[in-house]
Amino acid sequence: MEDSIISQRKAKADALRDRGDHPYANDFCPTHIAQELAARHAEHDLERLEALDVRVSVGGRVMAIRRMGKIVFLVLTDRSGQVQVNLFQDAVPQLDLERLELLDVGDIVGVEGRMMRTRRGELSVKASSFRILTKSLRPLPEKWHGLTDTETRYRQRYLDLIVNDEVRETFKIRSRIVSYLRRFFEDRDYLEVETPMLQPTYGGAAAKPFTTHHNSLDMKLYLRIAPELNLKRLVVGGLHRVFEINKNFRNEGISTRHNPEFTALEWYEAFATYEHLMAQTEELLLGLCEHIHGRDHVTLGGETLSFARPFRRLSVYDGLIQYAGIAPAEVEDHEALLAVAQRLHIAKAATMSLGYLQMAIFEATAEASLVQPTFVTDFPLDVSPLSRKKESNPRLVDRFELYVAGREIANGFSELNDPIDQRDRFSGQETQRAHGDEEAHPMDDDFIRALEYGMPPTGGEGIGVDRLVMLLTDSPSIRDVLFFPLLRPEA
RNA sequence: GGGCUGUUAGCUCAAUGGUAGAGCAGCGGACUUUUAAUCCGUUGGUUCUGGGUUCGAGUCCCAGACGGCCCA
Repeated sequence: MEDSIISQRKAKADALRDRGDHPYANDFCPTHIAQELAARHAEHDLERLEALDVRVSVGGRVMAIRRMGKIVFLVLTDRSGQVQVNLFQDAVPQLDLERLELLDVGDIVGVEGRMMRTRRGELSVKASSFRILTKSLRPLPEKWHGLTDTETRYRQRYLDLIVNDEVRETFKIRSRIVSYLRRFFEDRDYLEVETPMLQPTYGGAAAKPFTTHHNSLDMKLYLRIAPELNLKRLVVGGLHRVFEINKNFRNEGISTRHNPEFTALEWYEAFATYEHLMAQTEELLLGLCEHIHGRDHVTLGGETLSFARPFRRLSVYDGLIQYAGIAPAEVEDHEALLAVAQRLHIAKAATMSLGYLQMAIFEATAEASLVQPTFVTDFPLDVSPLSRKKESNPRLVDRFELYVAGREIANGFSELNDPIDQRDRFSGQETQRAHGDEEAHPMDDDFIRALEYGMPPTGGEGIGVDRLVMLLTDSPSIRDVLFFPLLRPEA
């Protein structure tokens, strides 16, 4: 049997039709939004508003109905906020009043009237006419406790957005963040580009890809795990400053920090080094934090994070010494590190090369302590197949990752532009793959061909936009900053 | 993948192994300045699914589905 509330509301929609009202009308045009009215009349008292005789029309969703006999108060929300609507029996045509009988919380309505203030001071629209523009058939969650069930909130995000103000606010901030990022690079003469999601081969990161199939070409395709190689092709092509803000797809588990599709910002600047990138990253994040919050710090889970420059710097080796308690003399000692890794119960430690061991130990011991923004620098060569070797130590590369609140936020390096070296690195990755590393980087002959034409010295960096939004909105889970996080199908 | 934990009315939540309930929403009524309006009356259930134990299961046991947190 159909839910009785839904059938009651369908009957109300039919009753509207019987009256000649369209229950899904599309011929109403609001002149104002709630925020404008609140701002424009903030200083106007009851008498002043009466003297001004301001005529307005507003449209939005009814969030509360308070029937008081011959007065009905509505709380109406539009895209900007809330405004109260007062329907006085002697000020509204009888036909419009009859529509009130068919009104439910959740309906979209259109109201024309004049601005007024109640005795208690509530700025309101005193209705002169009233229409139901869209009949809502399903009841909204309770007005006081709202919708808290996380599963329903993610599966029915529209409902979450209707009733939870702070969710709406988080996504508005997300939009402002992305807009800021775009403006930051545009202001610095970068070109925004889009490169393929569907690729015959994938690369630019260490991750397992999604695969799909193109029917008419009968061809296996991968969803990209990163745009890196294509963006560097563009740098070869003479687009010396490019950035892209777009989705990446990685075929991995789901957690509070991982969603299989996520948004990344990547940018490449010719004639820049990783040192330049670190300074630029500080500038970007400080500016962003100030733009969003009006100060140089944020609160995350009760902890204060400061984006004041300069950020701390910590080399991987110093991190191993400080946080893993490894003796300076043993930082490159494979056997000693293997023993440490095994003590830390790091999986597959026995099959790891030196650099992988170093990073696994670093992640297990240092990462969680890197709360304030910290550039981790000087990565091992073998975990960095796309980065330029350090001239002072060819076992390391000119690369950094930025950690904030124990999470990796950004990854940048001076790009490897020596095609011979790049081919050797890819070959090494192929060997890793043969030894069972499913995340090893595949060979990309065309990318090497591009480098053979000559890529200018270049610095490139990527930032996880979702994680950045989490930081700036104090969101504990990535699902809180994605409109539609991936979930298993409903039962 | 492992551990812990949750799923009861549209929503938020109760209910020693013994008649499934409250608030809000809904429905009927009163009320011309309400603000979670108030007051009176009232409808509403596959207790996530499937087994089992028991005279009797929302509750105990087993399996499964879908979440959440932590770990890998």
